[in-house]
Amino acid sequence: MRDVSHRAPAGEGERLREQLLDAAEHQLVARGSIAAVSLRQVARDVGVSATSVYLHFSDKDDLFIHVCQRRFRALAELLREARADGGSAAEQLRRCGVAYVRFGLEHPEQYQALWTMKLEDVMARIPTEELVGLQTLRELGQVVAMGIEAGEFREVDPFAAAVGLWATTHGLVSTISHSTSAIEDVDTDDLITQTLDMVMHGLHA
Amino acid sequence: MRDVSHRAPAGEGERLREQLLDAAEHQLVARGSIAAVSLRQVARDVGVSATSVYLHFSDKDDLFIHVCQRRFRALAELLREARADGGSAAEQLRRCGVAYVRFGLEHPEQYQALWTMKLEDVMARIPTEELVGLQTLRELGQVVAMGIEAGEFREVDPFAAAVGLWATTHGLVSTISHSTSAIEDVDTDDLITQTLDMVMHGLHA
DNA sequence: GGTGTGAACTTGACGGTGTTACGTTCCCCA
DNA sequence: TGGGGAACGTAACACCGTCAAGTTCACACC
Repeated sequence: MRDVSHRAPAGEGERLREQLLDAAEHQLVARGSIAAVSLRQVARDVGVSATSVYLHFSDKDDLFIHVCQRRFRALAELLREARADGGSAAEQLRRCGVAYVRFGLEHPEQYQALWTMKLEDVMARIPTEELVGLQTLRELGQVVAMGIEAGEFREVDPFAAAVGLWATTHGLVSTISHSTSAIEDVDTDDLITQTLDMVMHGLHA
Repeated sequence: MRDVSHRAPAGEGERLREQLLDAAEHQLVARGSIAAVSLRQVARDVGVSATSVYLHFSDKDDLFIHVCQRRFRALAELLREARADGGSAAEQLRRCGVAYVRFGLEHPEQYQALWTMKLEDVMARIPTEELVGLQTLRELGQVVAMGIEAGEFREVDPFAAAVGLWATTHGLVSTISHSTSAIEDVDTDDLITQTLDMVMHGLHA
């Protein structure tokens, strides 16, 4: 709730912007999807009229895209750490994979929300260099290329392999956080480990 | 459009039900997501009042769940064929994977629509034995188990491996149909082939 | 110290939405 | 020749996202 008797002085509209992002994220987590939360409720939570949202965001989608983007900035840092710890290309990839899946599972609503929007809509509002997914893709491609150069990996298209790895980790996040009731008798950590094993060493004997 | 002057005689309400499913699917494909299509528009397309939808479906979600389910019945058949063609467990898995991904990419709206709903909501309306995803999972698990018994695969938890395979193929569908603009310089078929290669033989040299 | 500018926020309305309670038509069987 | 019941319609409710046009008021400047 905000103090209605005093409006923010000029230049401090940023504060409302942050409050809206907070309230919107809170509602998103509580209700589970963007469709299930209304702009009006978010504004009500902050103690402001619904139309005030439009002073800071161009529309409802814009608000929630920035909610997710704010969360996803932490992921970029996690992935950088996962790589920085060094070791072989395989070790780096595995740590990145685990970090990515963990992050997705820790913030399922934000993760799913971004993935249910069209990428072009997201790209229209977030500068390309801040899109974590695309960063990830490029960096993964580099690690794979390193691994190939080092003779560690088979000679595959590094970028395609990166996309494949991304698809696998994304698939894990999506499947686990969507189908819990269908796979409740398999341990999540085991599933992640085994799937990454499969990707790295293959299912074959 | 339907003939307004004559309503369907008793016992032929099924016809309207099919028309509603047709119109709803058409709108879903046209607009890209369930949220973007309104019940009222679907009813308008068929030439019927909005409330008539409730004679055949319990609510909006119910309508679209059945739209997707109707499509997905074909997938069950495709997967059965993919297995029936025989060969090694690896060959069966690969054919299933390709069929699954192909199907998802051929019906992206229906595929995404089902994956954006909560599984428990879907399970509440569709009998478990008709849920293609769960069928797939069980059958994949069997194939993996066969492969292990035959000494073809490493000794892993068959069900967990099946979930991992499912996650991978789902990740491919999701990533490709969602992020086309980000990966437009990698051929889709190559991506599928290479990712399935990765899962079967591993990225390692 | 008055004043005008512009940032911050509100009011009220428009055209939509999903859903419900209730009313109507009219086929078909007894 | 009724009457029951399936197949639909009407009207309304409480919301929704969004826009045009206000209103308030901190603060820089004369």
